[in-house]
Amino acid sequence: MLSDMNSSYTNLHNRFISLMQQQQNQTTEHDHIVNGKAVEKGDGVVARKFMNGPAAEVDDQQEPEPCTPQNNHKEPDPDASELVQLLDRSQLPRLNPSNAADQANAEATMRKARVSVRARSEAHMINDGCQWRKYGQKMAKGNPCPRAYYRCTMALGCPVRKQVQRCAEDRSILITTYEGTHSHPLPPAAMPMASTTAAAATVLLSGSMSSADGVMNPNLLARILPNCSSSMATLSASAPFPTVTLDLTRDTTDNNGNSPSQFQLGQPQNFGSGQLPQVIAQALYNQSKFSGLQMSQDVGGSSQLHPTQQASSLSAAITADPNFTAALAAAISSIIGAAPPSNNNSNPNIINSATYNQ
DNA sequence: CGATTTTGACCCGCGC
DNA sequence: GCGCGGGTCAAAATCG
Repeated sequence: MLSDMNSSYTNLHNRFISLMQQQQNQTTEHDHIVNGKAVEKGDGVVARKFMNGPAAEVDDQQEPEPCTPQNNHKEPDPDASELVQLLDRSQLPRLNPSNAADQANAEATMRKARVSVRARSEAHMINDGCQWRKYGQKMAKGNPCPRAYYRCTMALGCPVRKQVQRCAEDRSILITTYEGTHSHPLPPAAMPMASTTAAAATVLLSGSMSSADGVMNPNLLARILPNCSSSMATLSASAPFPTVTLDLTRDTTDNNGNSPSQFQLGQPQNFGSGQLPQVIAQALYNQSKFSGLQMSQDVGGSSQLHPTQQASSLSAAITADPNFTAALAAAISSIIGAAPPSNNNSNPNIINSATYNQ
C-alpha cells in the first residue's frame, strides 16, 4: 500500500515538475515563476493546467519511477512539502483577497477565527497534547458553570488561547474553544487536535470568503471533510468572531455506515480518562491533509502546525490513509471547484484514469 | 523557590 | 455617557 501511494505521489510530483518546466518555457514573464514555483497570479493557471492536461501528453513526458524499497525511503519530506506548496498556491487566488485592504481584513479574521470543540468528558479539561496555563476564570452570562481561560505555555509568546466551559444544557459536555496559531513545533500528541482545529478554521475562513454576501456555503465543510457526518460540524458567522463548531458528542457514523475510525489504521488509540475522542480527531486530521487545508501557513497563518511539521504530516498521512490517491484527487477537485471523483472514474478532467486507478 | 492557580480589578467594545 | 458582558492582568495564594 505504501509503495502504491509512494508511486502515485512520485508520478504526480514528476508530472507537476514537468508541466512547471513547460510553463516556464512558454512564458517570458518572470514574475510568474519564483524559485521554480508558481506564484499567485490570475486564477491558479499552473494547477489547472496540471489537472486538465491530456493524459497522453503527460504520459509521454515522464514515466512513473519504479517503486523500490530504496526510493521508498529516499523520498524526503521536502519533496512532499514542495507538492504541498504547489497545491496550496493553486488555492491562493480563491483564499487571498486581491487588494491590501481586503488582505488586512482577512488577516484580522484569521486571528479572530475560532474553533469550538464539543466533547463529552467528566474531566475539567480535555487532554489535547498541549501545555496550558490558566490565566483567568469568569462567570459567563446564561451559564451557571464558570468559563476558564488558558494560554499555551509550550513556547514563550505562543499566542494560542483556549476557553473551557461546560455546556449549560448538558453539563457532561465540555466545550473547548481554540483561538490563534501555535508559534512552535507541536508534540505528536498535540498534532491531531491542532491540525483538526486548523483545518476547521480554514474551512470557516474559506467558506466565509468565498461569497461576497457573507453567506456560508453549506456544502463546503461536507466536501472538504467528507467523512464527517453533516451534523458533526457547523459553521457560524455570528459576531463577534466567526466560529466553527466540531461536535464530537454525536454519532459520527456516515450514511454508508462507515466510521471515521477507518482512518485510524496503524494509529495508537487512546481513550484515557479525560482525553479527547482521538479517533474522531484523528479522522478529521487525516482527512484534512488531503484537502490541502492544513497547509494554510502561506495564506495567512491559520494553521496551528509549525511549518517544519507540515511536510512530515503529509508523509504521515500517506502512511495512514488506505486510499491516498482517491483522497488526493478529491482534494484537488475541491481546489479547482470540480465535483469529487466518483468510484467509476467517470470524470476524466480530474486525473487520468490510469493514474487514478493506482 | 519556581510554577501554577485563584480572584478581584481593570480595560474595552457594544448597545441603549 | 452609562451600564453590561467578555476578556485580560497581576498580586496573592497554593502547590510540588
